[in-house]
Amino acid sequence: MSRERVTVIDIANAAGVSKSTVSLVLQGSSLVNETTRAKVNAAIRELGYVYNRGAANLRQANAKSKIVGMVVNDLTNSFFAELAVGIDSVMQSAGYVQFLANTGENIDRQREVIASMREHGISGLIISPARGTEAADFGGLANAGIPVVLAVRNVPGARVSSLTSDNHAGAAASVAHLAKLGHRRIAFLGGFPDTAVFTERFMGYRDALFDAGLDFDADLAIGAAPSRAGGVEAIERAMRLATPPTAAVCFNDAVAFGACDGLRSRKIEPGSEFAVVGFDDVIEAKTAVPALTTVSVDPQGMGRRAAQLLLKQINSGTAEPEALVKSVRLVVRQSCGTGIQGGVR
Amino acid sequence: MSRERVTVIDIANAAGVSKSTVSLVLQGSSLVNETTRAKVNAAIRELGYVYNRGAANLRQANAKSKIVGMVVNDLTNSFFAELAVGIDSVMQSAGYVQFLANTGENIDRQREVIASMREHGISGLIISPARGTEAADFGGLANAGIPVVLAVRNVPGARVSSLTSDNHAGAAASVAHLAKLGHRRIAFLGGFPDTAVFTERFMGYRDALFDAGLDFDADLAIGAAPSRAGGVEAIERAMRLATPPTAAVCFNDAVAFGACDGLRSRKIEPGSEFAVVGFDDVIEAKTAVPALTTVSVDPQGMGRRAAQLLLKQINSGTAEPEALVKSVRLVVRQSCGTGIQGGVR
DNA sequence: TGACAAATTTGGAACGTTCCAATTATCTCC
DNA sequence: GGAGATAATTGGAACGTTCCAAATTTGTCA
Repeated sequence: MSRERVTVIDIANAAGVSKSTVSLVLQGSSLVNETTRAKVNAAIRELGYVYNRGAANLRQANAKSKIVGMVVNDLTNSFFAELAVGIDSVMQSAGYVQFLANTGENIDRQREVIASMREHGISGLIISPARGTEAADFGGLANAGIPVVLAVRNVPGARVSSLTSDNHAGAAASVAHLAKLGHRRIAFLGGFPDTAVFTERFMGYRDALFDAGLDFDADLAIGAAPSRAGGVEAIERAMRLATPPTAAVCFNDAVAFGACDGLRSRKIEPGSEFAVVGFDDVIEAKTAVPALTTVSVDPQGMGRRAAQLLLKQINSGTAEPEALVKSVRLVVRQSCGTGIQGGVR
Repeated sequence: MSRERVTVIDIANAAGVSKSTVSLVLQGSSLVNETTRAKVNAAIRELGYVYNRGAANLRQANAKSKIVGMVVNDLTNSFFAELAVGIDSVMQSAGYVQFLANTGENIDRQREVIASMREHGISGLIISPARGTEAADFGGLANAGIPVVLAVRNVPGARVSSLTSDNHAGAAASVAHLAKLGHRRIAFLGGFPDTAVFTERFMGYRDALFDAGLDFDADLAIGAAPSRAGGVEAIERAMRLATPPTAAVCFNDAVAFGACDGLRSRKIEPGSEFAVVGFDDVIEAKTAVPALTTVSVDPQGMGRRAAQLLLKQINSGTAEPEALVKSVRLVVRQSCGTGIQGGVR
C-alpha cells in the first residue's frame, strides 16, 4: 500500500534527465525543450508523482507558501459559514489552500490555532476574532510580516487590516425606515454590549432615534444572546413592558427570527401587527414567512473582499494596514409591515 | 518588518548549545538536562522562534504531518457547517490543523482541491463528496496509503471508509409516526433522485408506507431542490393535487421549513392543520415556530465521529476500510401535530 | 569548417529540521 | 582517585525541492 514516495529524482531517472530539468518542467519554465518536457511529463504521470510543496517552500525561504489561515468565532452561525465560503472561493481561484479553525469564542483555542497555523507556514490570516481578542494576539504575525485581515469584528489598537460593515449606518437606516412608517416606540433587541459590532449598531439606533425626533428609552434596549433563543427571550421582556414597543430593530437576523417566534406564540403576527427588522440578511431571510426586512451585509461578498484584501497584502509585501468599511443596504420585505396606521387592526 | 527567520541554529547560538540539543528540547525529550532546557526555552521566547513544521516533516519522511483535509459539498448548508465544527473540535484537540475546501458540488473543483491538499501533505481526508464523485477520485490517496473517510454521502465502489446516517430507518420512522397519528396521504417532498441519500430516504418512506398498510402514490413524491425554496415549490405542487396530502415527510429540514412557509402563504397552519416532518435536526429546528418534528442526525456528533475514525486510521497505519452507519432518532415536536382527528378544525 | 552565440541541461549547495553514532561530562562505588 | 557506567551533548548526513553558476549541445554565419 503505502509505497515509497516518488521524488523528482525518480522522475529524472525515468525520463533520463537531471533533477534540475524536472524542476524546471514543474515550474513551467520556457527554458526547457518541448520534447524533453513531454518526456518528463510522461514520467510524472507514469510514476504518479506528487509535488512536495513543503520541500519546495523550505528551499525558497523568501517566497511565500500558498496557504492562508482562516479563523472564525462561530461557524455554526450561517453568517460566518457564508463568509468562509466567500473567502474560500477567492482563495481557491488564486491557487491557495486554507486552514480553517473554529474558535467558538474561546480565546485560548484561538491563540493555539493561530500558533499552530503559523508553525505550518501560513502566509496570511483572515480572522473574525473571538470576543476579548487583544491587539497583542496578532503581535507575532505582524512582527513576522504576515498580513492579517480582521473580518466583521475589529480589535481596537491592532496594527492590522480590517474589513467591517457599516453597522452604524445599517441600524440607523432601519430606525429611519420604521420612524417613517409611523412607529414611535422602537426597541433594540439582542446582542452583547461588549463587542464593537454591538456598540456600532446600538449607536446607529440611538443616533437615528434622535434624528427622527424620538426619545431614547433605556427600557427598550434589551440585551440577549445573539441567537434565535435570545430573540425569543428579548421580545418576551419587551412585550411585558407597561407600554410595549410596536417595532423592533434586532441585533441580527437570528434574533429577529426569534422575535417573530416569540410574537407568534403571543398571537401577535409579525409584519402586520408588529414590525421586525433584522441585520445581516442571511439566506433564509428572503424565504421566511413573513420575509424579513433586514440590513444586507452580503457575507459571501464580504468574504470575497476580505480574501482579495489579504491577497493584495501578501503580494505587495508591504503590510500597510488598511481599514475598509463595507457599505450596507436596507432590504425592505414584509416583516416591517407597511405602516402603523394600516398595521394595527 | 519581515525580519530574517529565526531558526533552531539561532537558538542554539543564543543558548550556547548545539542545534541537536535545541531539537531535543523542542521534542520534549527527557535526555536533556533541566538547566539546559530552561536556557533553551528562554532563548526561544527571547528570539520569538517559530517551529517550522514543514522542515521537520521533510526530515521524518516516514512520519505523518499533523494536517488533515476536509472537503464539503456545500458549506452554506448549516448541516455541513455543523459537521465541519464537529470535525474541527476533535482535530484541534488531537493537535491537528485542517484544510477546508468547499466544492459547491463542482467535481472539477473537488479534484483540484484534493490534489492541492495532497501536495501540501495531508495525512488524511474527510470528504462529503460532490454529486457525481467516482471511486477513482480517491485512487491516488488510497494508493499512497492516505486514509479517506466519506461522510454523509457514500460513493459506490470506493475502497475507503464511510460514515453515513441511517437514512432508511429515519424516513421510515417518520412515516410510521404520521401513520399512527392517522394520516393516510403522506407526501415525500424535495431532494434530487440521483444521490444515495435520496434513494435511501425515499426507500425508507416507501417501505414504511407498505408496512403501515398504505398505498404508494407516485403523485405524492415530489422532487425539488433540497433547499428552503425547493420546499416552497414542492408543497405548492402537492397542494394543487386533486386530493392533496395531509402530511409530508421532507427530504431535509430546509425543505421542511420551506414547506411550512408555503403552507402559511396558503393560510394553512403547519402543525395543527398539516403535519410536516423534516430530516437532519438542524439547530433552528428546535426554536422554529412550530418547532420542527425531524429526524435527528446530530451533524456535530457525526463530524466528531468521522474525525475519530480518521484519526484511528491514520494512527493504525492499516487503511482497512470501515463502513459505519450512524443511527438516527425521530424527535417529535409541534410541526407534526397531535393526530389528524384533533388537527383538522 | 571554425568560431561564436544561443539554447538547453546539469551538479552541487542550500533551506530548517531530525536522527544516528559518537563524543564528552558527570556520577557512583570501592 | 580511578574505572566503569550513565547522563548529556554534539556534528554531520539526510529529507525533496530550488537556485546558481557552469557545462554541454545546437544553431548560425562568414
